[in-house]
Amino acid sequence: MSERPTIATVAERAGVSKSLVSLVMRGAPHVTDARRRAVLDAAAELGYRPNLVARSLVERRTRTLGVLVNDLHNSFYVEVIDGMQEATRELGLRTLLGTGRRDADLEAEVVESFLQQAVDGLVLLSPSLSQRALADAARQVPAVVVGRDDLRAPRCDVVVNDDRAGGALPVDHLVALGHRWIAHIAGRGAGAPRRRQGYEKAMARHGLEPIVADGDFTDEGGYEGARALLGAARPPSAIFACNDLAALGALTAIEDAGLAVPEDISLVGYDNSYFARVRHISLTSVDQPRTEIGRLAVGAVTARRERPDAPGRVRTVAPHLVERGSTAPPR
Amino acid sequence: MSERPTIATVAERAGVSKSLVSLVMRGAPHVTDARRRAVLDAAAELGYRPNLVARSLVERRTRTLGVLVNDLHNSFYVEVIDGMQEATRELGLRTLLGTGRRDADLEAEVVESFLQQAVDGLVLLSPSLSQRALADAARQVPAVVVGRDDLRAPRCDVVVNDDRAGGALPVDHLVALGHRWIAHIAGRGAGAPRRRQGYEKAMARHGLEPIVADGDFTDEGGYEGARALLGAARPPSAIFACNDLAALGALTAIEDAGLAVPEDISLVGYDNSYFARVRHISLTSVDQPRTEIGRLAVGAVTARRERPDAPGRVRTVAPHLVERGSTAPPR
DNA sequence: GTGAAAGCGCTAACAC
DNA sequence: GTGTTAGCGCTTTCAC
Repeated sequence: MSERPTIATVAERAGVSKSLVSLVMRGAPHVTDARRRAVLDAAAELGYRPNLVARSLVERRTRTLGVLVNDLHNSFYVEVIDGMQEATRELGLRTLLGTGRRDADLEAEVVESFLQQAVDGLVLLSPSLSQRALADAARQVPAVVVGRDDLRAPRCDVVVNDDRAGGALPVDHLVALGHRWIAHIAGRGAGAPRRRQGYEKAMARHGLEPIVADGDFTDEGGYEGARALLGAARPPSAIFACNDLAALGALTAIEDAGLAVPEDISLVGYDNSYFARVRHISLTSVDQPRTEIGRLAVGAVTARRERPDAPGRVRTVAPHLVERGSTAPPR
Repeated sequence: MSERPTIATVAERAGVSKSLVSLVMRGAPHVTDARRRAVLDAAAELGYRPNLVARSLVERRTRTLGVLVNDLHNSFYVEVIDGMQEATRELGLRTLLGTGRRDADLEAEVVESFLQQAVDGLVLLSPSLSQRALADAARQVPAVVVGRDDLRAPRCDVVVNDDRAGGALPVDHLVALGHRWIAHIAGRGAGAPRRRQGYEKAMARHGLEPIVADGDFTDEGGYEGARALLGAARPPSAIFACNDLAALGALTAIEDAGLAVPEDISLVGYDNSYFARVRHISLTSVDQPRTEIGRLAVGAVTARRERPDAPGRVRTVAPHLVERGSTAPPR
């Protein structure tokens, strides 16, 4: 590979000092046009490219945010990342992505790697990290946790969706359609309990009795949950699943039982994922404003740079319901 | 945030030289146990963390690979990334992820950013980059293109799936089931023409007449393609869609027409994506060995470090068919 | 406005 | 085995 030109190379070629080259490359204001041209020309001819590693070292900042994602396969996180990248782009920051397969030790390793790389901030998406590891990291660098409000540390901010409100939305929607026998397939972990609470409170508010089946965030879990519900003495006329994938599992169970959605049973998911939007599925679902979550996370990190010792702040975003073809008035 | 200790801090605390600290931190062999202990203890007490930015600068290598993904929402790429990260982990390398939304200019920007960050290698996943931009980049640093074999440059390697073979697999499978009237919904770009060629050749080999409908890589495209096929004088008994999403669109069209899969029509997708595996869909699909693709890409980059001027090499991986519930013998 | 000199935190080459 | 020295490519004082 060809040798990479340095500032010194450019300076010599242009017949100016290194510091002038440095200034010009960063678009400094008080340089005469003639010299600016000379520098720019020399740089172009040589194919000069500033070395960000050297710049980071001397500036003692990398302009980089470390982002820990536990699962890139989950498009939810990918859209949060989209929001973050929009925000970092505007701020002239870069993002460093790392994954930790929902494993606390692996995640700690990734965070450690981020710290060694001297990132300027840390964004942790629904981490499985221990409280201790989080606190350690937050002491080194501004950090924000997204999607979990049970994980707290000093000088660490939090961005969460209001899952309790989100859990109530499907109930209100279904009640408005005329349903009164509305079941919930519950999940485990990351927001699931709050979705369930929202569901239960909303049912109570409408004077209805909650029906909850066990499940999880997989299609298998949704399938089993729906089977249990459909096998009951009095099957529900509508099901609200803890997420879209579970809703898809429920859909399979419903069809296996010879029933149709939404004619026989209405179905609501959660996350408004890629799935939900596909026409074949067309699932009514609760949407969390993902890109906004991402933007808020970046905002939290950059704000903390200014005031490192500010108390940890929790930012909440509001979900909304996206109506599609899987809900209709009951028979 | 607390001040970050440096090697000098640790050296002073342990009462040794900076170079000794450096050696110990990198697990050097010839250090007395007593001194090693002293250094390690001092480092632990101070919470010392090597600064990778400084290390990269002096070593003149970052041990980092820049990976350009055009779409993180596509789980296909995410699994390729998984494969790359396994490989880089084993080699003690890190990956830097960047996205360029299938926009040539944006991609060029991302690559430029990678080069400024002085990555040791470049992996470009189905890039939309211009030939020129690719050649420029490949001159600076080892580069490999994944998923496109039409984009070539000197000193740039290629990893591709054998899409032509992949296009033949569904035909062979369907013919074995007894189908003879097998249609293809074609795509546009990135491998689609080769899949189609594979399909056409295989049909010819079996003495069958190809039936091709226009489509693309979206569910809408698949929907329209299938509608055209179903509206024909003699509708096919099996459809092979250019990818899983298009297959999903085709599924919708088939059901809209009052037909059932696989009873009335068999359906095959391509990519063996997340979708295909969901029970509700259970789609027979062509699988490209994604993690292997990722590993090969990393291998190509690291190999080229040794021999920068070796001629560009094309590595091909073989796809295979995953049979699921969407294919059956014809009526 | 421009240049010279110092130094970011680290590794490498060389003495001892 | 261990310490000393130089320097990676850049920005940042501080003179002029």
